[in-house]
Amino acid sequence: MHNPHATMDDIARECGLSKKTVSRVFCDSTAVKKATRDKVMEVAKRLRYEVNILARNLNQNQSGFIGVATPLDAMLPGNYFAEIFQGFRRAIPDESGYIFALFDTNSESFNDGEKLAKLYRQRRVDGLLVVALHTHDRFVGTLEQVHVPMVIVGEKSANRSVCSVFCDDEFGINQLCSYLYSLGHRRIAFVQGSNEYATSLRRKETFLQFMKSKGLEIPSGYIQPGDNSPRSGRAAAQILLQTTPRPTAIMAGNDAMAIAIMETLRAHNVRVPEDISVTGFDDDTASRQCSPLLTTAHQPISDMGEFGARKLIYAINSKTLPRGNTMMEPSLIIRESTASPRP
Amino acid sequence: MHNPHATMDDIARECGLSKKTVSRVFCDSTAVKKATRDKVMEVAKRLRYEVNILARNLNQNQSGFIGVATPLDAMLPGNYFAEIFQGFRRAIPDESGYIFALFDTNSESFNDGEKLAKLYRQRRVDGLLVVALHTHDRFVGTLEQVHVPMVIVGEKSANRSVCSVFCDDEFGINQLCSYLYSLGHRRIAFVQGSNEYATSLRRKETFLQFMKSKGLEIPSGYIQPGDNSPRSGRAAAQILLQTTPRPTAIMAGNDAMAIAIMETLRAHNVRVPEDISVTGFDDDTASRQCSPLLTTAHQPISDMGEFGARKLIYAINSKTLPRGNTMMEPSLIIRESTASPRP
DNA sequence: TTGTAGGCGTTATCAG
DNA sequence: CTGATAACGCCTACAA
Repeated sequence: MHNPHATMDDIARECGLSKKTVSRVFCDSTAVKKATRDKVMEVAKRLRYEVNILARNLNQNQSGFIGVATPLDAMLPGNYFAEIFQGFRRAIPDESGYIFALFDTNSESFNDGEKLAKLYRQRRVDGLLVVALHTHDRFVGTLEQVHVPMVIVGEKSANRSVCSVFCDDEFGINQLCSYLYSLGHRRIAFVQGSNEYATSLRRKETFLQFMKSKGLEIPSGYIQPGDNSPRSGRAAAQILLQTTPRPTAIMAGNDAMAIAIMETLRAHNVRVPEDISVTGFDDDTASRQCSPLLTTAHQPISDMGEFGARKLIYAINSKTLPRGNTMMEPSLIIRESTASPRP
Repeated sequence: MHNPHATMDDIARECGLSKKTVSRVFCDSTAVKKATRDKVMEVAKRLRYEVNILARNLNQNQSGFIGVATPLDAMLPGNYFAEIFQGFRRAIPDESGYIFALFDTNSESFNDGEKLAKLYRQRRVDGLLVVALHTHDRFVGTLEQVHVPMVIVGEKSANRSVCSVFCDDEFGINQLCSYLYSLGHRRIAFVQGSNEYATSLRRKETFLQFMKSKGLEIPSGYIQPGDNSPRSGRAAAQILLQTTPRPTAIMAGNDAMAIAIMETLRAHNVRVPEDISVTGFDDDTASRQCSPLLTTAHQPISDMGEFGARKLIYAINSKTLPRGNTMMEPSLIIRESTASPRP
């Protein structure tokens, strides 16, 4: 369908040089006479030559690809993945020569890790960045045995020896709780994120512990299930509106649900924050654009991505496995959606 | 850092067979005696052998990667890319053996196409799916010369000979316009999408033509700039609220802006659709979750993705270049955000 | 500064 | 059905 790609042989022949000299030019390594180099470059340009990465990779036993594994359905829409990925790209920019390959951990038979392990054994990827690990994912165990350089971003790995970078959920939730408490709230409801992420559970647990530590009761119906989607936020809000006693504050496991909750409340003529305060978690872009602006916990998402990717690249380059669990601290962002409860 | 991967040689030696026979087993092609095959498989399993894709690819001169090029900053957040990508995956599932590699066309020096062309010449990708082509992107021209198998999804390619799959914007806008017109609207404002996409301009142009064809005036200020973001929708709404005469309907170039417009109107105690009707474009998931539900034009986004990806794969397999421009028809989705204007 | 020989792990060709 | 030999295009080691 088109001229076969030119090879080093073609250039060498054309220049009356050996293959190796041409090779040297493109590794821009060891010394080559300037005249020779120029000539090679000129011919290369004319022939539209590019190094055949396939051959180079075979020779060097590396693929030049970094695998990014995540449940695509849940992660692609919204901002979370986009921000993490921005972080990845800061750590591994185009100039690095690495390319990102996208894998869907939701895909059938992916979560046992066998497929990802295979990708590594096949040398399709040099390392793996795992985003938003599912609690039911089995692959961490599998992958560990394969010794894939791997970093989990956004979730704490159950297995200590697997490298992960995540956010201190407990700290964030405690900050939000304390803030609401200091405003005078005592009847606080909680809308939980998806059961599929350990993070969601940790946030809820922390909330429960806080309430307990303050000796506060949690009326039945105050803990609502959810799945991080606006839809589930709306559903929870509908129920909470009819719960007696009505809560004076609602904490949501993430911003998307919090925003949906605010909209639902407003649609029922319940004012935020005058009648009910609402908080989120993540500090998603949307939390800075909704009305009222959302009080939330800022998660340094893209920094987590960047840090994780740096660890991975470092490990790959040094032919070691990435190590250590890094917890990044969220910060309380007070905006307009919270106020003291009405007397 | 770990045992070197086993190779076919290892297996051949262990089995007392030749490399080629082992190879045959893994190509599951030509006949191999069952006993031989079983033995090979058993040893392979024991040695945790996986075919070295690097070597296979070199031999077959293919990378097994499909490049997906898109302006990541704009496309990753939200639903549009996610839906297109779903379509890609329907056409090119995991079982196909292909993997998606992600490229950012926003990245410096990417939009002239040189970098993408290079990726192909380097054989890092076997083909390219381009999502959301920028008007300022120069790369189509460059890539055409390289004879990269390439399909543009979501935008009409300026160059006829480049394959593209896109939505019939004119049809969609005309449907929306006609519907509003039939409801009795005469003072219709338009909030334009980002200048960076030809689609946005085409939608606006179609609107202008419709108005002209009906002999309707367009008061100054009725055409508002925007960039597809909620933020720009809000800004436009603020201005339109103060424009006299006030429009009875506002058409937005996409759903995200339309939803932001509705929220802004409501925040100013202007009811939708009683006081002002609002329409979107795309039929994004959000348009089915906002309140009131948004009247819009449904774009078969994931189908566009699937169709485009099928064309690409077919071309790659048949060693041809994908051809033809396919226009998919949007459909009018009437929901709650539109009504007859008040007398 | 340049060239030669050999290997990376797979597959194709053509015998046997 | 199986095997020897040569390719794929690059790079490293060692000479010259």
